Amino acid sequence: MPKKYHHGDLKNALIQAGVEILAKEGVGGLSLRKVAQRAGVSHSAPYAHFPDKQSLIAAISTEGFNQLYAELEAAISSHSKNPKKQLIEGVQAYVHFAMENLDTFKIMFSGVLEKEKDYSSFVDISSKTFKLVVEVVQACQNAGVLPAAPADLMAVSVWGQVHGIVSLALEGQVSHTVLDKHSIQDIVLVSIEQLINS
Amino acid sequence: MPKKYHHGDLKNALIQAGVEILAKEGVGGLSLRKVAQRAGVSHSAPYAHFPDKQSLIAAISTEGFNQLYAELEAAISSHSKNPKKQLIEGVQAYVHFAMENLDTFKIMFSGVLEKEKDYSSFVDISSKTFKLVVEVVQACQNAGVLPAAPADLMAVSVWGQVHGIVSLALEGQVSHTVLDKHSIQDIVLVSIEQLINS
DNA sequence: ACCTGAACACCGTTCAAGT
DNA sequence: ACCTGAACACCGTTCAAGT
Repeated sequence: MPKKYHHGDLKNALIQAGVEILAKEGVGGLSLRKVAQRAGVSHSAPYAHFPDKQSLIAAISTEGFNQLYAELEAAISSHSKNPKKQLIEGVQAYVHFAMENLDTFKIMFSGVLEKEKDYSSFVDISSKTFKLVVEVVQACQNAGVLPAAPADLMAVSVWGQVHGIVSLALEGQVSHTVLDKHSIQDIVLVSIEQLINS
Repeated sequence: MPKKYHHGDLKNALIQAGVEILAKEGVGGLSLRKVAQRAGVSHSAPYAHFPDKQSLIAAISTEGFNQLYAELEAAISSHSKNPKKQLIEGVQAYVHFAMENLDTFKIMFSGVLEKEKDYSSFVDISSKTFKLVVEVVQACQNAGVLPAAPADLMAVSVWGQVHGIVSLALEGQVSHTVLDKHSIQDIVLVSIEQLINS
């Protein structure tokens, strides 16, 4: 790992430091001053690269979406001839990302970022991700795996299904009567298959 | 509205003040010191009633769940002979609550509360709410409206579906190609009907 | 162009003291 | 029992100054 800031790429070093603090101390422990310290600069140095804390959070979220997109892409392109498998593997990848990057996932989706539309690269990657979901849904519809509704609406439905269960689980809102018997992965898959069998 | 703190029920006055600040300034604007000021007491007075900020947040979330439960209950008991209508009206009530109490909803579900299991009244009302969902799901299953799977699993599926779409919409993650044509209410209903027709 | 250090307003939390 | 005010460590942000 070549970390050569000091006189190098401080902007990315700050993002990386943020991700690490997030993983180690959670959303509540993320402060600009700690990020600066971890990157080895003074507490006001970040302001040369980000206008405020929200912008750093936007950059971290954008980074998270880039990674999520890459993992979804990888899962999907491994099964290009089998739409149903693409859907299932994509869902697995989504759940896996959420569980492996818990606090990054939280910061991406939990309303900490307040004016997301102001950050164009965030908007870009998040709508690119949405389009990826639409593509898989469309392929599934063409293969008769998902019902024939408008693909974007169906994409919201599928993504919402997965995202909702994952979110409720992370919030501790899924009853232990369910969690004792099934993993989150299983619960999500069972639910998705309900959308498929129709 | 009889507000008679000063020498009265400060604990509830603080919760109420918190809800108001949440509605007015959002999650980011909620501070203990502002809550105290709005309730007309010194900044350290809250510590006589809540051990820390997390506890106040837990109390506000609990209050939110109580209200959500009441509204779900009302929607459901209006149609006690028609399970499908109970489901649909319950879903509407959930979406309505989220949109009318945006920041309370966020605080209830967005990971701001960190050790939710430590707050027994929060756990009580949230599991009571889950049981309500299970009941409606079970009634639907008995009426052949929802497929015959374990009711608690099915409840997670249904709740997750609704919660996920609402969450994505509040996060600005639902594509404008969808939102231009449909209200959130409609999107959720279309998705739920997909679970019903199977 | 990029970074530092002092400064300011704000925050959560503690604690001795007041009633 | 409940509340106040001073104090402490921490935070986001600004700005004059350094290289």
